Amino acid sequence: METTCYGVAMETRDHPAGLYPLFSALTRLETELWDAVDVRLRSECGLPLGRYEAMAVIASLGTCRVFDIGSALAITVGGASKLIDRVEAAGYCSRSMNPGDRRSSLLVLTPAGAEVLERGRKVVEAELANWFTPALTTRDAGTLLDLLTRVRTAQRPAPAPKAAGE
Amino acid sequence: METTCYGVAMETRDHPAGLYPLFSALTRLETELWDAVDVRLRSECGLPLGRYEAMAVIASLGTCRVFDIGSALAITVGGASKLIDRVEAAGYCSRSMNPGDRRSSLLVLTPAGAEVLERGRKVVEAELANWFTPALTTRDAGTLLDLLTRVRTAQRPAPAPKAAGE
DNA sequence: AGGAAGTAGCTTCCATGGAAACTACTTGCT
DNA sequence: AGCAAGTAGTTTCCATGGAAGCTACTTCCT
Repeated sequence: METTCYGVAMETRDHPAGLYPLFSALTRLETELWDAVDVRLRSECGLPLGRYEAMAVIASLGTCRVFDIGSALAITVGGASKLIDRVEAAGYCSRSMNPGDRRSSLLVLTPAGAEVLERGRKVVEAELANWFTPALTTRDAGTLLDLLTRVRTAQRPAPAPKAAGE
Repeated sequence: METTCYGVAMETRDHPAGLYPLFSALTRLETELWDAVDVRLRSECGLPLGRYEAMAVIASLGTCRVFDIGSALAITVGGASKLIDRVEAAGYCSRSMNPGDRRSSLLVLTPAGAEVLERGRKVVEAELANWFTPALTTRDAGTLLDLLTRVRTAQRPAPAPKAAGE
């Protein structure tokens, strides 16, 4: 296999170029893909992708706390709080008092939120198909998901292993 | 294969759950990995990862323009200009007049910049190894790089295909 | 009961990146 | 030559997210 990074050829057989090309490919694809989906979602539903994802979390959990949004999206609680502020300001979700724990509030999608989310889902799937379908077979997509998931799950159990070769 | 998204089980055999779980896995891994590398690079080299990447582009191209930074990192020229402002303010690169085209300037790493970049490279590789080595074989890492690259390159030729299923 | 710790989340301040307008230079057409 | 287009970069304004400090509530231990 032969790959490039910044247009410079870098072999990958063993690890002569290290893992940076992999990191770079991951980061760049994520940026480009995020931007493409975000643009379509904004133009067709008036909804930035960040808010869409927060709403998708609420929908998939039925109801949840701000903390759950942060965990699911890998952002801090502070960031999640502000994200929910924006979704709420747009009228797409509401915070209601949590009778079981008065420190937190329960998030619920409004009817308008559920409706926009459903329209958004179609747009997101269409744009993702645009990217993945021409390049990957269904089987490839499954392999990719598996590899990404393995890297994430391998890391979560070990909180902060202090680096190997140092 | 069986995967989850936000803790909710979502099958993946054909596409009952669509491509969103794949997008989500990609985005979350990128966020977590970026943050982990960024934290180590800041604490051990005083260098944010964004600036490190800009410097890596300059180093790999020998010398380049602001535009090239934007292309390589998949950010806009405006963003790249400000990024280079920060790298320059830190004393790690300099803009010199481009005799061939006075609209642009040529970016070069300063000796201090080259030195920090080299130290940073070791830190980045160590942290990436932390993430990838336990989870993936060398062969897996090659497959992952290949899949990511295929998705990116499949998209670039077609500038903006107006979405299929709409 | 009552106080120490822990947890949820909000807020302020800061860093980063996009969009678009603007400047400066270059290219191409006549 | 001389002007219209195009290109490189910078700047301004805005949106987003992290870090850390603060409040409020809950838990746990005695």
